[in-house]
Amino acid sequence: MKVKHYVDVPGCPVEVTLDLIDGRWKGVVLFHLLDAGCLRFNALHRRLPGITQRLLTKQLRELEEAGLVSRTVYAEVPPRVEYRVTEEGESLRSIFDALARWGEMRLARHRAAKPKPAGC
Amino acid sequence: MKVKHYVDVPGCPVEVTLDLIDGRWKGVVLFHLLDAGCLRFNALHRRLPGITQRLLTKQLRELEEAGLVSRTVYAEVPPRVEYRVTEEGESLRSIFDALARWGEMRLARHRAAKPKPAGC
DNA sequence: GTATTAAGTTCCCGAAAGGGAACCGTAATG
DNA sequence: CATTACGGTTCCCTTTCGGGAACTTAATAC
Repeated sequence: MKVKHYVDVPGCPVEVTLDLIDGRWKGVVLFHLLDAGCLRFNALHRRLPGITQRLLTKQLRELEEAGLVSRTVYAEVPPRVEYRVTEEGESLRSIFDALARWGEMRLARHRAAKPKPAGC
Repeated sequence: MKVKHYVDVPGCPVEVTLDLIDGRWKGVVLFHLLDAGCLRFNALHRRLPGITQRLLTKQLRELEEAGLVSRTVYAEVPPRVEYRVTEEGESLRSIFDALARWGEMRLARHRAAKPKPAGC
């Protein structure tokens, strides 16, 4: 989600899709939301070892802006914010399944001099 | 293809796959190689308006290192170098098809205040 | 002897992404 | 009064990505 420099090079449909899930984290965030259905900020954070709050916020905002994730704030204290995939985000599920299957095959294929494939 | 910082966070299979095709160009390069079967450097270059030689070289080397693309050099002058997808790269075809289909659906859905979806 | 060609490489730069650490506001809890 | 909890924000820094332009190499054609 960037529309970066290619304002004049709108790009093929493949680019359109990849743009939405590229970067270090967006794919994984979506994967977890698809998996869990609905997650609060810290619950998601716990599933993503290594990401900082700053980045997680950023990714979620971008996914929200792209229309793939919805953000619901409950006026409580302490705050409660729930994230879930939108209908359009849900439509990515089969793609993520395909990506995951392919990744598993690749890990299996290259199971030599590779670290262990830890949980997601 | 980076193995970046996550030497100790091997990542889920989704990450494995996305890592191989992320960035501004890798996806498109693979797309064209899958489309054409075999392309010489400059032929590929012509299909990618905007990329510089430097970057195209870089992307191809990374794809080659990842085992998705093969590079055949013919000892001629002027040089001839042919790129084609490997068997493993070929196995990504269905994923690219899925990405393209989803991207088209998205473009169709968001056909408002959007530039025209030009050819890839 | 000059130009051309294919497939790069080198250098150098600016922009963007990624990341660490501290800080914030409110309410309940001890 | 201090602490905890949640969901962030701010500041600042480093790394990576993307890109422009010039240079290279060796054979062949003019």
